Amino acid sequence: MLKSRANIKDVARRAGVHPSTVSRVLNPATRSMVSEALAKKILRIAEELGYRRNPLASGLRTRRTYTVGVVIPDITNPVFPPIVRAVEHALDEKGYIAILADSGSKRRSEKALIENMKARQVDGLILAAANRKDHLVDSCIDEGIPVVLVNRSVEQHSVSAVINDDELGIDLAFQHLIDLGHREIAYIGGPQRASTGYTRYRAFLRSAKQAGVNIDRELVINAREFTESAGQAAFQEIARTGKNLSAVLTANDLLALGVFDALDDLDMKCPRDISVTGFNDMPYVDRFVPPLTTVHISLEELGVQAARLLLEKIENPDAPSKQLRLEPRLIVRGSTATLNAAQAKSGNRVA
Amino acid sequence: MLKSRANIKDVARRAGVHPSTVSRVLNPATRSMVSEALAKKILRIAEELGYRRNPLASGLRTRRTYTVGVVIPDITNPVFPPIVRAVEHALDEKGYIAILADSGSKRRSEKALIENMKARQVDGLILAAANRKDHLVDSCIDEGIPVVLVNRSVEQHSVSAVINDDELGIDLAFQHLIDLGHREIAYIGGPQRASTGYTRYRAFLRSAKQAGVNIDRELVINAREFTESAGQAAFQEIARTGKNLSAVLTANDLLALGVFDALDDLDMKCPRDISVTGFNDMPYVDRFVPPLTTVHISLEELGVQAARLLLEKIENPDAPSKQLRLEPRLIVRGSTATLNAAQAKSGNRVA
DNA sequence: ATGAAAGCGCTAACAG
DNA sequence: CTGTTAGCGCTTTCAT
Repeated sequence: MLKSRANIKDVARRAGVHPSTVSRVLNPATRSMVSEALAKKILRIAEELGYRRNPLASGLRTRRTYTVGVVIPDITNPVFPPIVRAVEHALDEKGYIAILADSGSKRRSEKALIENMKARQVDGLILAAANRKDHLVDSCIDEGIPVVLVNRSVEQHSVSAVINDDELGIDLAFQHLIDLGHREIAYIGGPQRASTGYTRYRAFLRSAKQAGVNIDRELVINAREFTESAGQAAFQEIARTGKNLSAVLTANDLLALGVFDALDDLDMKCPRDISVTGFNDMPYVDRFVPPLTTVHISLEELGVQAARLLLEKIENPDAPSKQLRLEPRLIVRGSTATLNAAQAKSGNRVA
Repeated sequence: MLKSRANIKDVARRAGVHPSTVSRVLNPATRSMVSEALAKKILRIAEELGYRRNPLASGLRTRRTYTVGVVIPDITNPVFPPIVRAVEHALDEKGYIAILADSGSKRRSEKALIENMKARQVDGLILAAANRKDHLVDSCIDEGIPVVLVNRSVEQHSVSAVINDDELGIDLAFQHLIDLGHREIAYIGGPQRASTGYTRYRAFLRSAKQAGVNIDRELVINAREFTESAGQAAFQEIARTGKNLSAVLTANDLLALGVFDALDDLDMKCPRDISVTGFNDMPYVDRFVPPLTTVHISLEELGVQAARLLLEKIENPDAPSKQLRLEPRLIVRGSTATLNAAQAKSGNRVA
């Protein structure tokens, strides 16, 4: 095995100059300090020797590693890959690289993960798994390390984030159900510790109130997780009440999928017996049986903007934090239908 | 903003010892060199000061960064997230962290990505995007950097890899179609530059031969990419031949999805008019219309084993490379059905 | 068992 | 414009 790689000293020796001169040439910001002829020569030699800068060494010196940590709750949830990809590409364009960590939704390991990333001197963090009150986020802010939240935000206002207009999203879905004639509407939300879970829940209540629709509180459940099985369990619980309902609005596509499962178990058909809406428009929900009516958000945009905000923050740590709120839109597919005569007349008990 | 973090010198000063002593204590391998009492004291002080080792600095010295590069073609392809997650968790257990890069299937950037990772002194590489002949892989091997391939392998035999038994997988799918009575079977494969594309194609031909089934070569197409749109285009091309067929075996679930799309366009129904099989059993294919009959492979196992192999290789670079071949199994769902009378009698021209 | 000294590869302040 | 010097934080001989 040959000597691993040419370093700055090798280049300097070969060019008959001091290492620092080479360093200056190799760094675009300081290149102009060196005479053009010499710079060219050094560049050529560096090229010949296959020189690559060692970011560990330069990072040790400059405290800039061109590395950012990306923490997501579960890469296996189809919402996240497009976000991750967009983040990564945006970072790549600026010479940054992403350390990815899937926290597995476990709080404990998340702390360790972030610690690890900080130890590795990441220049900033993109967090997709933040809680509404999050001391992990707080501690990052306190330490002055640039942080951007995606998808979820925190209550504390001074942290950069790019999120969706959840109120609007829920309202769109709700109005759609109303327009189809539904009045007995159930809601399955997500964990209240997440801003998304909380905001969507509040938004649902508000939409109902504004529309003058009375919501039976027994038909409103906030699941503990944004997962299919949690959605399934929630709908089963709703079914057990024996109450009438003709539609269920969910705060997340996976929850909606869970409702599909529960409907299957109960031998009910969507949308014939129950209309269902989701949230996120995650990949492939258009292919499900039935195709899911849902609130579309631009996952790519979420990722791109998060990366952009973070890079800004890294360049200029003292600039004020920014919150971006992306506008969602409703995508109507096959899982919602007009309230039919049978449902309206006889009531539609789910038990 | 306070001084960022205690370093070894701070701990040493506080403990009234030399930094090297602290270093010895903090490193499990050298801890025994220090008297137990002193070690305990130093540990306590380190704890108090919130000391974290700076992996950049130690990596610079030891040439071990506890970082591995993971390159995948497209994180947005549902096959990869479970692999990535498994890799990442397995690495995490041993204190390693993953740098993730999505090569976007673009060869050019892939080279740059790997260069970047090498420059960052990764301890090893997990590659899911290798070509059958891959000078990128070759060059890594030449440089002596530990590499493990997942899912795809290369022709050169001396590189560690964990892949699937593609021959078996294809044969399972083929036999299934035969058992259902199909004889006019089309094949849509993947790019031949990928080992998966190549092996599955050869396997299809072999299975047909062994079964004594004559395959019309016009019904055999290898798509340029493992994508939905490539699958759609391929089936359209097959349809244009006007030949009879009752089933299509695809080398990948996304290709199968594309066939679904094409069937839609042609107003044909799966499985009524055409049976379709996929490969990979990627997440959610059980929910499609119709649920896809496909060859299941354990994505998690692929990831776990790849990480294990890489770690082994990092610990012991001179150990011989290992190839692991995981056994797939067939999952029969709704996209395949027995050849029906109508198809058998009249022929089933797709045009 | 502990300390001293050197150096991983790079950059930045200071000279000249 | 270029060279000198020092040091980022850590580990690892080599002494003692």
